[in-house]
Amino acid sequence: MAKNLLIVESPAKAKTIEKILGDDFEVKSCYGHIRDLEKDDMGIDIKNNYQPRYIVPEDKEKVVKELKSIAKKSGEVWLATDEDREGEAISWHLCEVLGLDPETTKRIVFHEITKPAIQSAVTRPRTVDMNLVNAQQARRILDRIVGFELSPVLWRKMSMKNNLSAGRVQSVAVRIIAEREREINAFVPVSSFKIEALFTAKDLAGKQVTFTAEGKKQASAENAETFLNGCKGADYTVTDIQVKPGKKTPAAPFTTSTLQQEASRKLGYSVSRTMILAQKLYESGKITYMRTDSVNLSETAMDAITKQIGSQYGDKYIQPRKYKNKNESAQEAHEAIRPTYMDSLTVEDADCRRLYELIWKRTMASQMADAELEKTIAKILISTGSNDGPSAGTTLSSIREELTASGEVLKFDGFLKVYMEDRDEEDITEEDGQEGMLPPLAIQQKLPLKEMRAVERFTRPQPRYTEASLVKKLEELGIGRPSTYAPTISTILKRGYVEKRDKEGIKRDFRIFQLKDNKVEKLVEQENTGAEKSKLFPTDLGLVVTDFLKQYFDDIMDYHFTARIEEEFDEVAQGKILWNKMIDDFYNPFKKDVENTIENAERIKGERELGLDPASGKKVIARMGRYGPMVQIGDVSDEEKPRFAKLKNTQSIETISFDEAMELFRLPRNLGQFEDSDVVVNIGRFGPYIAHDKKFYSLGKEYDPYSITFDEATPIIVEKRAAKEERTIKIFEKEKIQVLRGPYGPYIKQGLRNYKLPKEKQDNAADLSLEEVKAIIEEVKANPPKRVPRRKKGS
DNA sequence: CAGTGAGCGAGCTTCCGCTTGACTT
Repeated sequence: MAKNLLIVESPAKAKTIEKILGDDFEVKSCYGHIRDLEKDDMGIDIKNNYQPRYIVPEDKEKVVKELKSIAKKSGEVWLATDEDREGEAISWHLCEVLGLDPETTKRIVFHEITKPAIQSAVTRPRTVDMNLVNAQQARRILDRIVGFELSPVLWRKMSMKNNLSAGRVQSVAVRIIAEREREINAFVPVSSFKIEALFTAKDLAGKQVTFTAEGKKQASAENAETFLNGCKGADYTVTDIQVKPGKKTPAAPFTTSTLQQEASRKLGYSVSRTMILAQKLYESGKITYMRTDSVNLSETAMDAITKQIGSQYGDKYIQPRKYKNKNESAQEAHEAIRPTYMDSLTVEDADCRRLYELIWKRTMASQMADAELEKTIAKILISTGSNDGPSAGTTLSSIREELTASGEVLKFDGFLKVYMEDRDEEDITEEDGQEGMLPPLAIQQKLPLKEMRAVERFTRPQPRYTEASLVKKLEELGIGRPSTYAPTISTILKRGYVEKRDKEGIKRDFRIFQLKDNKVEKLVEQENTGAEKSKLFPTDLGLVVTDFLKQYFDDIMDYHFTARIEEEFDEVAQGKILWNKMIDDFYNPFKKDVENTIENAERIKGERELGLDPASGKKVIARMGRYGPMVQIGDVSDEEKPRFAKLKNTQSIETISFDEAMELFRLPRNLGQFEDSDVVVNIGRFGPYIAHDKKFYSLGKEYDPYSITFDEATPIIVEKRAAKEERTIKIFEKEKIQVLRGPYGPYIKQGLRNYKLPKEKQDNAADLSLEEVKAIIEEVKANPPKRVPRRKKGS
């Protein structure tokens, strides 16, 4: 009898399942979606109740052809795509393409790829759930409408001619970045003074140790100084000691989003790097599926984990836990991300090792005991305190100045033995100082003061987003899915809405009042503030597009738009509403907005007036031009042509000052004549350069185009010219072919392409004739060199 | 490699979510 055909989405999964199911089934994969909306005319017949027009994309033709031919030879076809909205739709598309009846074709699901789960699933087949399929179709069609209606609006209204795009997910992602930037720009830091007292006491071994106690924060420098003066000659007495137990609980096993976050914080990986490595681990069978929003672990996995904990650390470290998803939009088609075999502590592949070990540790920790702590809080009374209460004449007897020293001791490490989750910058508060151990203290003990300081501290704005913290935010808002977090970030970077870069901090003075040897002294120190590494910054393009979309399509840009339509998709999935009705309710007002915008909206300029040019009296403005953000003196309607200058890439239309703008007009600078030609310095598409005698010489980082002198510029011209001559072996002027000397030997350059010389011709490259050179070019073109992908050792 | 900046019109672009290889550089 012919085998049955079982179709899953992922080929790696297919292999595993085939082993489990044995001889009755042939298991094949369809590699995700096999059909999509046609691109022409949106692929939707809007007048005909939004009927979708599906096609098999070119890159899926091969898979579809193969599945068709196998299906023909097979017994029954079983559909085992993922148990979520998209998976259900894939099953339906398979029915359509393979000519199966969705009402009778067997559909099974598993949340985990384990023997018991798969064997039991096979005993309980159902059929395709058309309501769920319709919810997916509604999702797909809505996204297509939004994307393919909004993007062309941008093409019409933006002067920049990039391939601009807009969509339900990407546009909100850019908005998140844009708004954070504006919060930071508008932030005004407020300072206060933190009181820190350093005391000494004997530790258990009898050694003198120093510890810190903190006092009430002082709002102003005056208060801080008064406070310290009031402490002159004071005694410090321990008045209270409290010991409280505490505990720490492990984090849930990894989902895609939390894996991306932790790999970013602990290993410094970008989200795409994390996903590439995770994919490798998955394909080699080391971990479970890496695109998941579920924190669930299978029973078999829980057993293996607890067994591993027991044998490695002892039974008292075991604490089995079931985690629940916080996120309502989670569709939980898979397990959490975990090692397939808990007794594999590491992997061979050096690239993947750190990520694997992170997954292994997190998985272990999730089933381990709480860490137990002991927190000690000691109150220290300042003898002079009551005299320094807020104001004289106060009647409150409770006003006593005191200091608080706190310490923490780990009593039982529990899960901390293997793993501690890191936190994002924004979640770290000032109170999170390093809480070390306190020496043993007794009530009424007098403490000698080493010194007391009032240190000025400033409030800080929220930090800019990293790729991973943006993913976290998107997930919280229910926007995007595990399979799209990394691609969404790539899209907004590629479109130029957002940039990933570092920002240097700026130096800032802060004040310290120091009480030592009964004298109060004022010091001023410097700190670096606002430095950020590998953060997401909105570009001017991102800012103006966001403003535009918010103005005309505020509903789609709303942070809760996705959550709202998800509720409607759910109603479609439950059969409560019809998908075409839902789309129609969305489309009609949306289409009106689109038409209104095309009709009435002005072109997007993001214009900002900076002031008047003292030389001409004309207006100086910053705005978006065809080639990006720029500053402009005068207007195109003026008789005299306006002057233009491009912004530096760290500058922004929104924040550039008048002075900074005027500075930009100092280029191009003519430094004078050299060898009868002008030496002109400017900044071009590829950075600063010197132009001389129709040739261009790049300026290295060591020179500033605004200040470089004639005497500095001319040697650069001479040197670079010499270096170029050094490299040139022969030039065929007419054919625009050069024979050049490179670091790997002589080569031929024609246009942008390079051709390596064959070994036997390398020694006398200078003697090559035009015919020989042309022959080599043809030869290399016919047999292009094969590039061997570089592999790291150990893989 | 190193320019440009207005507007028109041809011809093109564009979404989100599911999966991996097949391609260059």
